[in-house]
Amino acid sequence: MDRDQTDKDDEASAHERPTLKTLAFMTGLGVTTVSRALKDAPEIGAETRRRVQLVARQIGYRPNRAGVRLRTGKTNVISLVLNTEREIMSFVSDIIYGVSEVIADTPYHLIVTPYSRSQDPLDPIRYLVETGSADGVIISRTQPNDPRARYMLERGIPFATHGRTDMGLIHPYHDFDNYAFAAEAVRHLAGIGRRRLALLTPPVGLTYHGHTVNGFADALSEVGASEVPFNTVSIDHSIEQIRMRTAQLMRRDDRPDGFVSSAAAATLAVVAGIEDAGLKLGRDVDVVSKQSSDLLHLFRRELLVVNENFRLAGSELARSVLGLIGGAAPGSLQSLSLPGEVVAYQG
Amino acid sequence: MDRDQTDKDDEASAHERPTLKTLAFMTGLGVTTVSRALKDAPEIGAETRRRVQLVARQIGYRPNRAGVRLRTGKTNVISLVLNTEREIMSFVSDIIYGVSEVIADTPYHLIVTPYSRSQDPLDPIRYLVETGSADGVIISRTQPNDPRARYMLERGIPFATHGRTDMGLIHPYHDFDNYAFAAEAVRHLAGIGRRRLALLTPPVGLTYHGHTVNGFADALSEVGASEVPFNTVSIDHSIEQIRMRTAQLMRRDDRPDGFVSSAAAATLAVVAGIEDAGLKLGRDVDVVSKQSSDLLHLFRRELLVVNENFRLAGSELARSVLGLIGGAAPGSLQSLSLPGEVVAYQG
DNA sequence: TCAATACACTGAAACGTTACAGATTGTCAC
DNA sequence: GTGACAATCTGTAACGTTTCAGTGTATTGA
Repeated sequence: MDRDQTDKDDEASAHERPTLKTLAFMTGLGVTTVSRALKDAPEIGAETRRRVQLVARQIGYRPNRAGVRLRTGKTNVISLVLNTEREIMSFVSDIIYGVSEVIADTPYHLIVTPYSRSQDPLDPIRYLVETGSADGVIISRTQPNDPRARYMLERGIPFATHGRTDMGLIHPYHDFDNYAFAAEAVRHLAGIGRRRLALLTPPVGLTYHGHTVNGFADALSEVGASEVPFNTVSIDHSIEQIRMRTAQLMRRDDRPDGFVSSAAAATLAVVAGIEDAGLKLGRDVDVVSKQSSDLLHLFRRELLVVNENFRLAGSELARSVLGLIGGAAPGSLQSLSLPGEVVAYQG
Repeated sequence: MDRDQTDKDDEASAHERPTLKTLAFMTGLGVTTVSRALKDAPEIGAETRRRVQLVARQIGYRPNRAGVRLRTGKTNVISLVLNTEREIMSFVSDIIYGVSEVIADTPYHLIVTPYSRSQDPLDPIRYLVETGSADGVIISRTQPNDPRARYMLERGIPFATHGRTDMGLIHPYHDFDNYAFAAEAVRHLAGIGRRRLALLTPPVGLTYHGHTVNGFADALSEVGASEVPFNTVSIDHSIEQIRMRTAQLMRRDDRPDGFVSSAAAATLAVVAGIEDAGLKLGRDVDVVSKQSSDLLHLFRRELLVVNENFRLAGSELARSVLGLIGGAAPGSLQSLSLPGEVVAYQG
């Protein structure tokens, strides 16, 4: 009959949020038992377990995140680390939704951790790790020798990268096969008679820059076409810069008759540059571009596109991180997404 | 000399994360004193305060979020609630960055709380409130009579809305003046001789639908132009649907000679529809469109654009929520962003 | 000299959870 | 009847923080 002691907060007052104590009081059990019953521990009787879970469901019990986090260190948080200046727009939106889809029926929350141009990309990672703010991290703009991946690997922080590294270390990743993309693009252009091709590359330094460049180069020699160097800009540059450089290039005698572009927004600039030079898409030059949403064909129907699904990337990355947290082998959490066909406009 | 008791974890072991206890041990003070010294409580001596803060800075002390949250209920989290299907892409990206900018040097984290088409928009809000997962909430797709705003207002949860409500209740918001946008668009079109105008509206049911429609209507009578109804689609519809409906409209005898469009992506579809009907932009019809990044002029230089800055919206919304949490009056946290001029392409 | 008072600091308790080390049964073999 | 053992359940402590109710000292006023 020691009830009078603890009743103070459980019995009275309209509707506080229920805790284990509330459940313990309602079921007549101890908090420990309740805690265990809720997580299906083996030393709890079958009927007790059911009873506790029933009551918990009825009154809408939700474990207090701060309590769990303080006691166990588990945050139930996945952090998506993004560059606030250079990230592709549709990428941000789609990857967030992709991640959300996967964590929707888990206890995980998604926090967005931004960093800006001026900062060391390692800064936000250090912050997350030092403050223990997340159980898992997703990073993009991955480099062949990526200090962030190395850092987290050293400290055993679960993470997944969008894009591969090349450090001889195994970690989860999701990547789009940009080698295949660039190669397919070149083959397609060669197939329609283009022989002098230029490549608007991904940002120099990122892993997929190398992949793209290699796919482009290998396919060039395969089909016997030649490259017109276009190294003054990458898709990271401003629309204006890309446009200006493209126009410059297209006014030369040795101008390309085909382009491969690694991003949709950059392609808009390339086309503008082409037209600035008085040339016509589809007649004087063809352009194959990646895109993540179906907009380029509205822009110019002569464009040739290859689709990259960022929402899928988000889902895969989230699945990987959760898998890793769950104890799966990092090597089993790597995925590569193959590009579809180069597709022309179909009215 | 009771040191030996507590030394166990503080003195030994390489580098655990420092806590108040660590600081207390290092300074020779009690945890209470340290806690207070760090938050500039008045009952702490000036020198002690400085000493504690110095040591804290030196060893990189960071308050444990779970500890604070458990004890005080303060989460230091702002939640951005987004619809995973209908939200405009650039909106998601820009608003996140806008919010990030503002909370960058505060202890706040940004969590993204998604909800999908099938769900009641109130669901995620209920979840946040019931689980006490955030100190402040930002919502978009605001309705004149918004159940989410009402719900949070009733419970005293700090929030800000992107877009206004119309319930006679005061709460923080940031809005773009869509009345002014639509009116300006109409005036501009009238100024270049367009007399029969169609409006591609925001989603029906959202507050800014009404604003836009009213601005459009009022300016029409002001300039003596007439409306060609175009109510079968809104910017929420698919690209294909908008395109098809636009083409349909433009093949009629009483087709409009001017369009006002409330979103850039939808404008691409409108233009495609116009061209499907064999008409030419700038000659047969002019289109004024909102955009949030400078892409439409690359698309068709004949387009007339008005810029809406979502990053600014994000910043303003974050500022409002933080202000409200800080105790400012809700009425002082409302802002309206005026549209700039209608701008034509300048090569 | 004494009380009152301001000042600077402190220990214990509490937030909700889980891990640890029992405690209380009942069953069974012998 | 006893000891061993499994099956269930329980209280206490701890995670890191802030709040409450003090505890000592100086300082002041009379």
